[in-house]
Amino acid sequence: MQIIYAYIKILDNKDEMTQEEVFKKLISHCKEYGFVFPSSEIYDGLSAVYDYGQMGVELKQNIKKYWWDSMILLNENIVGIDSAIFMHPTIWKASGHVDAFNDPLIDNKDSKKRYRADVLIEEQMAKYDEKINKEVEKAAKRFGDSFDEAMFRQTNPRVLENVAKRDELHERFAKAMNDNDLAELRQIIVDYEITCPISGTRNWTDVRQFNLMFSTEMGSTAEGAMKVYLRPETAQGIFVNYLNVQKTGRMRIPFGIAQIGKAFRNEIVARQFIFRMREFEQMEMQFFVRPGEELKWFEQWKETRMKWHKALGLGDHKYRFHDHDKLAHYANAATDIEFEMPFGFKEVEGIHSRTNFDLGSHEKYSGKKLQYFDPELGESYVPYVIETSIGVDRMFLSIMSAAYCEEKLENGESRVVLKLPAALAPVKLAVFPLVKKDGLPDKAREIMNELKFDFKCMYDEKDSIGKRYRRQDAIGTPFCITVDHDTLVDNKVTVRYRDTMLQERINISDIKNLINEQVSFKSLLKKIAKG
RNA sequence: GCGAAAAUAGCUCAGUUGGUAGAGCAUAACCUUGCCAAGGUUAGGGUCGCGGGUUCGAGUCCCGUUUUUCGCUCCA
Repeated sequence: MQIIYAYIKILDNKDEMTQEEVFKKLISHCKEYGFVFPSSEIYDGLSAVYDYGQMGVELKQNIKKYWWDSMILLNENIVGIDSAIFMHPTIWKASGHVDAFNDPLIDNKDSKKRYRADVLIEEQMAKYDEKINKEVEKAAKRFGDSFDEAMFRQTNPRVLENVAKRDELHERFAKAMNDNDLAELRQIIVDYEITCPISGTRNWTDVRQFNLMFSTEMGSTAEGAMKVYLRPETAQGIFVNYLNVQKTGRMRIPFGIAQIGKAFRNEIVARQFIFRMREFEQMEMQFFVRPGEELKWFEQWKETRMKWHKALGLGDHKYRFHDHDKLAHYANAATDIEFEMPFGFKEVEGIHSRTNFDLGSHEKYSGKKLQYFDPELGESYVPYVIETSIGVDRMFLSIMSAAYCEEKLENGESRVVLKLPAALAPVKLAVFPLVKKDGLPDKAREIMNELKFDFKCMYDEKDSIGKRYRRQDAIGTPFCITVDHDTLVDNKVTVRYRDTMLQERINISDIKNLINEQVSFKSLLKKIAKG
């Protein structure tokens, strides 16, 4: 490279900041430069919901394109779909989401322990039973008759009182659960003086429904309305369409279906900026394989997915696998790909061997056969599934936190620069006239008008050239092109590189190729393509 | 959900025992300059998160509430 002009050396990163400070600065930076805004900010915001701004949306779309292309372009046997967010309510029964996440919870304020309200009440009923049984059994023993007979002719007021209390409790509890009456559940706990097993106190919070799924009503009238859920994962949209895709796409096992879309979870605690949001976006691929071969494919997808992450060059040491010890109800193997965020290693992607749980369950609930006829084996079976599931927003956060850095420069200044992978950068190229006179702006516009068909470009003529470079550093633009007086004569411009701050003089006609080489997804995809 | 802290301009923050809302940076215009946050002149931008209360008077004191961060808790 022919380096021209004096350039400023980058001395080092400012490393004195704590991770917490870095995270705070990153959040401010995201807001200040139009990456991420709090949702509904002028109305004080909405908890754990965020909007992507003019820069954020570009970065996010590039992340999605990188993932999509790595699935769809590189694999003949993977195709995409886009399923609806609304799905038949029974799907969530089949998937296990309705049963697994519908508990009334209550906290004891003294022990700070959380209990299932229904379990507490059931335990109380068991205590009454215990007391009653003790007395009745004594009576039965004394008179030498059966438990039922002894119960039938009970006159002991203590027993009768307990029986009455138990029956009343039983009735109230059944009604409250049936009506889903949370206030009544709490009242029961208060009325029957149920105490916390740990603190022994009755200092209870309200009972809250812990339901992970958001619900709404479909149909306009109250009588005709059907309760539907906003999907808590995109995977089920793939499972219920698997046979449609297999048949119409002439897919043969093993094959995969990919999908990118929004999912919704009503988290009790949603925190850490865009890491855990109530509305988020997933990129999921379900890979359908022969029974018995799932663990082989599980290993393969672990490796493939890790390559995809590392190809971005954010630093291999920032990734690690975290294998699950406790497996979910549907899985027989599971691992997370974790990334070192400013608040520690956190899950970005999950790779699960989901067995035939989902398809098998949908067969049961729908009554439809979801089997695949394997021509090589000459038999039918419900395929096993390997899932790769990655959060777009978490990916976004991991890239931003790895890219954000403050550098000290030789001249005593410092700069904030987003070292985004060039292919993902929101703006690929900025074009500046060195001065805004002598026809330089016209020339710069002319160059930009040629390049805008290929890259997201930005034009800037305001303030000094150094300031304009720094502005682009702050949003992660990998290349700046400067038009000077010589350009009008020799048709050459200065290219300035974001990460090194080095400058090079090249022909206008070479700009497109130079940039294209570095910002296209091809170079990234080549790193992860097989063979 | 519990506990702690915080909230003042786009960002970072000052704001005295309670007495007319400030700075730096950023943004916009003009002049000057021209390869790494240059200088000058000027302008826009805030019912001090929101709602009550105390007071002649509240950014400041009290209560409630919302949002955010941290620690617990939770997270198939």
